[in-house]
Amino acid sequence: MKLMVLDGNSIVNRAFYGIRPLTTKDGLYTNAVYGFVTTLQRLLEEEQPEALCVTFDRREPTFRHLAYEGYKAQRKGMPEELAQQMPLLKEVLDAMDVPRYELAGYEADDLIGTISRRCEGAGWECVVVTGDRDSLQLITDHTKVKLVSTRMGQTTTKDMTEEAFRADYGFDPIHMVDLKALMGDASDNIPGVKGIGEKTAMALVQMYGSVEELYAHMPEIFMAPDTPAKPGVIKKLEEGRDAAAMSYRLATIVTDAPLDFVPEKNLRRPVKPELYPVFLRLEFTKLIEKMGLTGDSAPAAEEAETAVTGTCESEIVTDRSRAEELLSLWRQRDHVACLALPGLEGLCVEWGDPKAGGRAAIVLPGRLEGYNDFLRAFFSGEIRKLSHDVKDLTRELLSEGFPADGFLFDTALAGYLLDATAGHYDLNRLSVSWLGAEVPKPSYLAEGAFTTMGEDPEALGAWMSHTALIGALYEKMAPRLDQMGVRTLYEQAELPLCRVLAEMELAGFRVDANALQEMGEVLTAAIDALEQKIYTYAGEFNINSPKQLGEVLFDRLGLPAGKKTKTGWSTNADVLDKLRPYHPIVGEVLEYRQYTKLKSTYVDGLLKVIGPDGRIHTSFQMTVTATGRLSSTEPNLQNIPTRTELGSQLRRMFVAEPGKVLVDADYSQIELRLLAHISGDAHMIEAFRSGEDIHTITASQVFGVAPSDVTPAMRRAAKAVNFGIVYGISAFSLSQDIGVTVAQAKDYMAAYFAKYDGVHRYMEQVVERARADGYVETLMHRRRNLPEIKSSNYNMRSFGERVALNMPIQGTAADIMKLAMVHVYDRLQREKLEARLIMQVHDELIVECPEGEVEQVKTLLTEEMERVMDLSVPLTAEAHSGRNWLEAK
DNA sequence: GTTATCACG
DNA sequence: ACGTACGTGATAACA
Repeated sequence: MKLMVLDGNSIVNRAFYGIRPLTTKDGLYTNAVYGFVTTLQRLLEEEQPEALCVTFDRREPTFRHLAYEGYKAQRKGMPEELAQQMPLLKEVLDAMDVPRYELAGYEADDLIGTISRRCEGAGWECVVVTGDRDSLQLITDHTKVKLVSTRMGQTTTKDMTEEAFRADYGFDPIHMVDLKALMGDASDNIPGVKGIGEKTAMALVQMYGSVEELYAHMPEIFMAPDTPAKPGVIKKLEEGRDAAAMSYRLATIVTDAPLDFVPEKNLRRPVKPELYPVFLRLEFTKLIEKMGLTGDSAPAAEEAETAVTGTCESEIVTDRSRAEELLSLWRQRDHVACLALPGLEGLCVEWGDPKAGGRAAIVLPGRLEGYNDFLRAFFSGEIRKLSHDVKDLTRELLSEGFPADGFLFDTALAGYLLDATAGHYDLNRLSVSWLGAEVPKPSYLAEGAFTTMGEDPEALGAWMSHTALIGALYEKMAPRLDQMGVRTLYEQAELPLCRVLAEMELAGFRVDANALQEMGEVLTAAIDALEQKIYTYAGEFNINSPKQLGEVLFDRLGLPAGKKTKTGWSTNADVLDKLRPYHPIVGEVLEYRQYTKLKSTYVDGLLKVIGPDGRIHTSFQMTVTATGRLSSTEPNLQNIPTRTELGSQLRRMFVAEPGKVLVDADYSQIELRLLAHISGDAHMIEAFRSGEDIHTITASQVFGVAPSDVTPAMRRAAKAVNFGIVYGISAFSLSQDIGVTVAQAKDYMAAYFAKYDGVHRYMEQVVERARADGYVETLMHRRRNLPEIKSSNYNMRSFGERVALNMPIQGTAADIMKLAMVHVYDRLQREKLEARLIMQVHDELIVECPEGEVEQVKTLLTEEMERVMDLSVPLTAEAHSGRNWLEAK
């Protein structure tokens, strides 16, 4: 039999500090509980113990340490964000029916010690799980310790058995106490012997085993030939005799605490039904799914109750006249909710008052005569619709030649605006976090489900309740959007953008496949040549493997490494660039990297996704970024090379169709202009109003020289500072970026802030405000929650502060661009141009149009882009045209 | 599935 | 003393 005992405080602490802060939508911190539960799941999987329990500390001082006043007296209190999770964790453990042990006067360690000995006494195996090395003293042939560490959200464990311990420490586990007695433990307030550190203590214990033995042999220590005890050490040991004795007592874990514990009472039991509502409250959707939790015992909100349990009446529409009847009924309603199957294989519509019991109609193709007429009518502007993922539905509708008008609300988009860092916005998640209820699995989406749809009540029920959910979510979410002040952004930018993006995706970007193919062949030849050259220096190996490359460069060729590491030597471009002078292979590798990147990601990657129409159709993601930007996937067309000569040749492959041209318009310095506007800094505003090059002006102002005397190096530094400010700068990073000393970078920043004191003030204010509010927002009130900013972890908090500086700027630029896209789209329609928007790259728009429309389109683009928002500095856009992307830029 | 690298704004 | 810029996505290697 095997029992696993967890050091609750240790695990929860590690989870808290190792996992980025998570909160529910109401701001309840959950990261420590989440980390604890996932760690526990993994451990159970790994160890498969028959019994399980958890121990906790009490706050009071413990008997073991009463003798020593300093002990943990100044132990730092838990940060509030962790403290509030402790009761939650205990609730979760109770719901999982895992016994917890705590005992006044004893530390978790002591309870673990006691438990492990009782297990051994009963002939059981014991597995101790902790992050604390103290417990290693408990290791025996029946007790092993799993050391847990959580870093960057990843939990790793190391199994410490007697053998593993000996291999690491060179002595038996029991002598861990002796080690602590000598070296002490700052985190545990064990003083140890003054002046004895880890190295000496290790050597002494390895040689003499125990402290007792050591002191017993004190005189002879002088004599031993290889003694680690140099004369100074002897003196320290003699002076520290009492401290060592006391430290020994402090470090000794109690194994006979008066604990009411028998191993058999900890046999694993199934989780209780209470776990489900607790997880719902914590919004642990992933875990609910993984652990297969269900339950109708959830105290679901009233709206959800109706939506989920499907008290709505339903019907399957197969009759044309009934369909007509419904259409005219829906035209009278304020709105209806709808959810279509992919490929328009079916449509579910829900209407009526969800509280009074809604009604749902399901229309399946093939079952209804005149299905297309029905869809045409339904997706006209005459029926106001709520739906989910409107952009995707719009694209499907348009591609089949149906209208796609009258969308009033998109629950996915609303979810994103309400919490841009939530990550996923499927209906189940939204339901859990907004209505506190789970919904059935979307069985209607299963392969081939629609063919049996009429006969599968479960799939129909799931589909219906999801549709009904959209209505319930609308009721909850719309008022919140108003409260947050994002209704305008939602209605003027996000929602109408669905149509714009759907059309852009459908339009695609024409690519010259032949030229791309040719470029690929040129690259292949170059890559082969480089490969051979590299092999002549170092023999054959996989150059694409950072691991192998590192071995070749640093071990075999002996280049000065130590630059960076994480799981080996770093071989990134920054590191390699500095190694260039040492060996010709370095330059070849860099070139090889550049070529293979272009070949695999761009040439091969793009060739793979050219459609039968000769065009590439990207997907724009509207609910991914934390700042409000779009992203582009399958393929990503927002990262086509431009910075290097060779890379930018790829842009030649992106062309207009014959007879047409591309018009490319981009905002000039939009983020810095927004910094000037938002901060209200007089000098920066003045700089932009002057219309001169901003980096030159900055350089002239920061370095105190006339603009005509600004050298390229000065401009480069100023540019780096300007960018750095937008990202939430540190002197170190700035120095790395522009290759100067940290001190020099500091000087630059000081000079910058002295001149642009408004920017400095803004930076302080926005962080302070973020700390008070727990979020930051753009000019249009797009919000990003920032639980990190209250973190007690320096790195996390710093990250939060940088985000606080950056998000309002990057996010406002995103707001502006989204508005501009909608305006451009509308005006292209209004002016009845053939021109079509085909691409957006954050501050750049691309339109494809007949040659004759070029001038009109250029004017239209710059006007609409510049008019979007009135700032205290000019918002300027520039347009160019050409046959391909490179020419038009 | 994660990690390292590198492409973009 | 720490560890170091904001926001993305695709690829190849490796566990």
